[in-house]
Amino acid sequence: MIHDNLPGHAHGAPVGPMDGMSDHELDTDWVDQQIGYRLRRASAAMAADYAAAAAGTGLRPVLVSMLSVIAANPGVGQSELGAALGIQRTNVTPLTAQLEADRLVVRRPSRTDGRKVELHLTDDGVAALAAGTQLIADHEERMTRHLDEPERRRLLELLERIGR
Amino acid sequence: MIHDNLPGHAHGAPVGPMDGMSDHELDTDWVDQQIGYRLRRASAAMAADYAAAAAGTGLRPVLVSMLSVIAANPGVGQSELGAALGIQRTNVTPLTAQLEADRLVVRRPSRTDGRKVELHLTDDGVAALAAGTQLIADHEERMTRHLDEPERRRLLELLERIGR
DNA sequence: TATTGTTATACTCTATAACTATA
DNA sequence: TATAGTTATAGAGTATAACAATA
Repeated sequence: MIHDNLPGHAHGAPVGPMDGMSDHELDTDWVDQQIGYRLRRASAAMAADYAAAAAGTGLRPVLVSMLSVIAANPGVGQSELGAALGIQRTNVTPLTAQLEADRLVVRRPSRTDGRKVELHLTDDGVAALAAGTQLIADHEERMTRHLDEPERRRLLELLERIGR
Repeated sequence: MIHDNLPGHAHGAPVGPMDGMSDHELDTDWVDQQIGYRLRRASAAMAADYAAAAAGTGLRPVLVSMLSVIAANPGVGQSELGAALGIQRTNVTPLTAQLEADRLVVRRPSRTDGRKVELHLTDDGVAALAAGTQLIADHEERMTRHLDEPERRRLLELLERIGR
């Protein structure tokens, strides 16, 4: 009886609309129970908050994450960097070019491998990373202000276990 | 001492690389501790898995979610629908147009409000929703197979509390 | 042959501004 | 004046294919 599982055909204990969202009185029970949907919504809310806080700085999340990995791994190559952050090589290229154009990163040809360029932060890059780190710390604090520290860690742990 | 909080300057108990991700040996401790980063990675992993499963069907997640809300709320308007799902009116228009072009939804002018169009599923729309529901159920099961049911509910609950 | 980096390209998602028609 | 829907457009994010240089 496949239709028992369909949206609009409530069955079992009705969970009701999730606390605090009026949604103009619409029934959204089905999507509200999906991890994928909730992930997208939460991720979008995070992105909007960060964008508002970082407006005008040019410090997009992906750029700050790249700066942080380069800082922790001086001389890292673009492919390595991309693999670590889940960004394809082909997309790392223009991102790195922007960091270089903004004088936050220098690209140095490797002496041991002629194909590779090694990435390092400039002094401006270190300063930009400090600014980005503060932006993100404040942003994370705002968005998780209704979670205590164990809950925050629990959320991180559960997110790590998605899909593996 | 602001630099104490900077990536590349480990402090406190080192958490180490998260279990199971080799990352080519790179240090990514800083981003690994961020909710925003983990949300983006988890959301991307979910999107990739669903896209592979739904390839060729045209049943994008946003379209299935729209079908589900229309099914549960027959006659819903486009603005209401968008508000319920976090999609702007301006972006609902082309999505609805596609559902209509695919004969999954009909748009009927409201008799009580000349500005409004009321959305209803066609028989094909009901069938497409059934197919999409199954795709998403299987997809959610795959991606959360390492979580038990209490953990799954706990994750949903924590995600709801982000940013509010 | 495989890997690093590049270019070109395209599609999705999201956002703003400006418009219409109705209320 | 506010709301429902539309059009046009632009920016990010992400994807594939094809290529050059090097290993």
